[in-house]
Amino acid sequence: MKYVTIKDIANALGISKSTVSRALSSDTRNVSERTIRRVVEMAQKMRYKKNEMAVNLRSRRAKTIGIVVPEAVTTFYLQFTTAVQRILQPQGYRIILAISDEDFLTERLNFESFDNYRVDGILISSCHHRANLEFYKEYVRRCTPMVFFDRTVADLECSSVRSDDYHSAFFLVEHLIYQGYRRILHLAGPDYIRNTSERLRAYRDVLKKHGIDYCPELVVSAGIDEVDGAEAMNRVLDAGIRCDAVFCFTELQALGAKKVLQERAIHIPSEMAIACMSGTKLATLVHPAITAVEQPVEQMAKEAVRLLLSKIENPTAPSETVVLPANMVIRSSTEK
Amino acid sequence: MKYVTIKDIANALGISKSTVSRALSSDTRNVSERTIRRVVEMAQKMRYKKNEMAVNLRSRRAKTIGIVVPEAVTTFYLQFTTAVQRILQPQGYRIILAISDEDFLTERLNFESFDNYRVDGILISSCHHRANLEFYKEYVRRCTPMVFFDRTVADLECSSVRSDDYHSAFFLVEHLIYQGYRRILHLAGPDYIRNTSERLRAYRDVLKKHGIDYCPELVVSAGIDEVDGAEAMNRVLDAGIRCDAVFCFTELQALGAKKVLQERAIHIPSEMAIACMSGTKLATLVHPAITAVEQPVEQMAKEAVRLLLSKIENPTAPSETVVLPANMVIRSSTEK
DNA sequence: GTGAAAGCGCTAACAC
DNA sequence: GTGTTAGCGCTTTCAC
Repeated sequence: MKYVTIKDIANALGISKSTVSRALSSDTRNVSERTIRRVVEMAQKMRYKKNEMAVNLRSRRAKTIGIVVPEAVTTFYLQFTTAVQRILQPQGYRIILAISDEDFLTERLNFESFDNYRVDGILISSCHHRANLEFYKEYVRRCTPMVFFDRTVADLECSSVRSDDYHSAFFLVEHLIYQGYRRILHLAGPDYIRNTSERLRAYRDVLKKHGIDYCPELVVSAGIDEVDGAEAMNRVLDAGIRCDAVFCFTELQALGAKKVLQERAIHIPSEMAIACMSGTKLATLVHPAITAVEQPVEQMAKEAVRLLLSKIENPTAPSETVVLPANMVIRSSTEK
Repeated sequence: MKYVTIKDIANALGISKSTVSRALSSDTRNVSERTIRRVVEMAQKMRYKKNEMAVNLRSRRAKTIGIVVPEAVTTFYLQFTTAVQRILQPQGYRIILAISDEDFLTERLNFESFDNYRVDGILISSCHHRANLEFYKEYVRRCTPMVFFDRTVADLECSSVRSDDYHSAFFLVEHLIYQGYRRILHLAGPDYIRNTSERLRAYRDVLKKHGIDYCPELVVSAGIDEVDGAEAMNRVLDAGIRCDAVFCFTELQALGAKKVLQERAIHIPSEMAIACMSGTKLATLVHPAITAVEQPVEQMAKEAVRLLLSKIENPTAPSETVVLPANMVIRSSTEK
């Protein structure tokens, strides 16, 4: 487990450390061809591996990007991470991942840990749109290269990428209306996520546009995952609240709702339609009649990386906010 | 973006670096209470953050664990990663994640990158059970602390954790038989994954046990994800091969198969039953009649961490192979 | 073309 | 209790 160092190579060859170092970075102008060959061969023979910790310390760059994600229930953030890695790996960056588990204290610790590690930059999707606001402001002030994605934070002067929640939601709800549904239940997300309010706003605006009265009892706070969605759906049905379509905040909610409807022998999509905002392509796999709007994961990753790299290059550059149109593809649908 | 160092603190206080260092690690026996207080206060005031790169170089421990996973399509590996993080984070470890995308060259690069980083240990789920065999043997010989999980590798003297594919598959296929199904189609996994053969072996043994003839046409290689499963299912049906149940290698395959059956108006579970090995809980959400055996993710993570930590502590300790029973829970089922 | 020396930020002997 | 020194493994001036 003892690793070979350039010093070992230097000793073996009877030359100096610096020459070895130069040879290994193939600094052709300052080292003779012959020396380079000898060094490289010896390095191979001795199974030398450059210690990146040392390189990083010296260059004061970790060549590492930290990604902070709020949850690991859906594949959305994994897909995002994969996409980021595909772009950044060829450029020599490593990815550190931290999962906050929807807990803003964990999120804060994760973030601090990354900073202590002197990562070059941080991509973060926040688990709460306000809780760590002051905390982040401090980092923004100190020009830590960071970019928020997906779950962004309001009132923060920082680069961010998100998809256009408002228009996506608008599109989706309107689609239900065009199909003939009128009493649309909205399983809303938690208050602490910013996207929740955007989608709710769209929901209300669609109703207004089509002259449908807004019924408060048709908007219920329904958490984020499958169990939450199922519970909410049951609650609504038990309360005898009448509705003919469901617009869900997440696809997991949609799954939960679907399960409940099936258990209660309510047919989708004839008696009830389900539509949801989809982080991944999961939702429509689940039931062909669930209408969904997809998140543009790949593009989001691409933009986030672009913004981050520009911040890394110039930490004091002005921030930029990118709002991506969601993929307005009705993956599958059935008329009422 | 210039970080404060202990030297800065030392200068500000007119004391030496070492005292600062000692004070910050609250070495009460060698520093006076007063000094500690002064140092800590100053550190806070100056917003000092310990540079972990430097600490790591000095201690020659990165306090980092690398995780190499083959894919990011399902949530299984994310769940695993989350579980590992939950255990290791409190112990001061960071997690680096690398996704191989089912490519053994990428996998190799990822692995090497981790080694260059001098991570303390590596958890790996291999994308191919043979391709990198010699490569890994080299690392095993050099006593690099590593543990294989889920997709383990044969003929390698290295600690590993996997679930009991054979018995899980046996259980699942037998369950179908007890329900009255006889012509069971097996959507098999790719040859390059070791688990594939284990499950196929179980499949054949179950048939033998129940005196059912083995029909080669009922075993088709069906890749790994949803599209693969759908294609295979279509191929089988188009070929007019008769079957009354499907035993899938992955839940994504099951999703694909289910979709095809639905499109062709074949009713599940009356005309056809689907059973699959499930990495996550996704499958049964998809259709209540899909029978699944769950992977014990949490336990797998726990065991993998245990084995890895023991290797880190004593790299020359003998290897250990842990085979976990899968959760033999029929999450939901319907009689034929 | 090569070597000697300094230093990235930190800790741990070893003095006093 | 505190300071001095050396060194983790590497790169990069600066001499020659």
